[in-house]
Amino acid sequence: METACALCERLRDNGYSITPQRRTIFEVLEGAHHHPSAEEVHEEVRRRLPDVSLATVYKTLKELVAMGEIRELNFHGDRSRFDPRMDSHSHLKCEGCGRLEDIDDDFAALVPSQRHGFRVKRHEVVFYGQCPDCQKSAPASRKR
Amino acid sequence: METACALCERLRDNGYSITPQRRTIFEVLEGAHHHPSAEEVHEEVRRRLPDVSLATVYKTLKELVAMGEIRELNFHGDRSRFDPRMDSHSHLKCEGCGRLEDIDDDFAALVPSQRHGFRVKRHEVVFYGQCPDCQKSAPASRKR
DNA sequence: GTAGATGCAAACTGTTTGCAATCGG
DNA sequence: CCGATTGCAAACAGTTTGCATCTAC
Repeated sequence: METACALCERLRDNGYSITPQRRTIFEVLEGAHHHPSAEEVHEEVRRRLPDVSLATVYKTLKELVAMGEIRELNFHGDRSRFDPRMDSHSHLKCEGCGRLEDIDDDFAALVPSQRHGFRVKRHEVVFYGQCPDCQKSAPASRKR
Repeated sequence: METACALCERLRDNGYSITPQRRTIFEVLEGAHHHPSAEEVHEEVRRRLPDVSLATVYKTLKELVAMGEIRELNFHGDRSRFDPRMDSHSHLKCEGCGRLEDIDDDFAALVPSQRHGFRVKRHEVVFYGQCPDCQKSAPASRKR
């Protein structure tokens, strides 16, 4: 039995074929609330379908980004993380442990559509700080 | 004759020694309005002092970031760029050619000092779009 | 059957590091 | 003079690519 999978539908519409690898990657992404890196996606995918290669994960993530189905986030030296939420929202990033959380604030209202001659298409707001756990424990950083 | 160099003073204050390499790197940074990457800093430094190594540039940039004298910016897949402006401001990034411009807007007013239990310390706002040149020319991207 | 997808390993890019030689204070 | 700084080359991490094999349709 094949679970419904929004991303599968989209892929099919765009003429891509649906392989077990892709299906699994999509399922992992759709259930991901923690902005996983490519490697984290890979690990989780392998837990369900052990022989998927990291290269396939990278290729698939790139396709999805190109199709506008997920976003790639690059905050300060981190590896890329992938975000299945496409609506306008902001991020809180812990400088201690690297945790990245969504916040629903949408600052679209302040976005100029034109600025310095630029045609502005989208914006990104990131708040950097310390998450609750990192405030409690040592003030130094822990993980990177 | 040795030009005055704000960053040199700071370094000296912090007990670092002032070498010709560092002095040149600082001068390049202080005159940089285009958010150069490490490699771009290196090129410009070499134009003035030909034997400086890229490793030295990286080490020096890292020191400055650690000392809080410059900022490191990481936007979407780009290599790191370095910004000598430390006051609160935002950025406009052209998705065509990669050009990165400052905008003076300071959205500090909307920054919550506390959110989801996070202690928020700073924020970053980036607007993505097309610069005037890229609007005129082909709609496709050019440089990355 | 065939175009497209996969997996592997090798290549690449940006960045960091170990270490011997060198230099600033 | 001595510890800090440099340059080199090698190491690294994350990501991408070439290509032979395999698979969805």
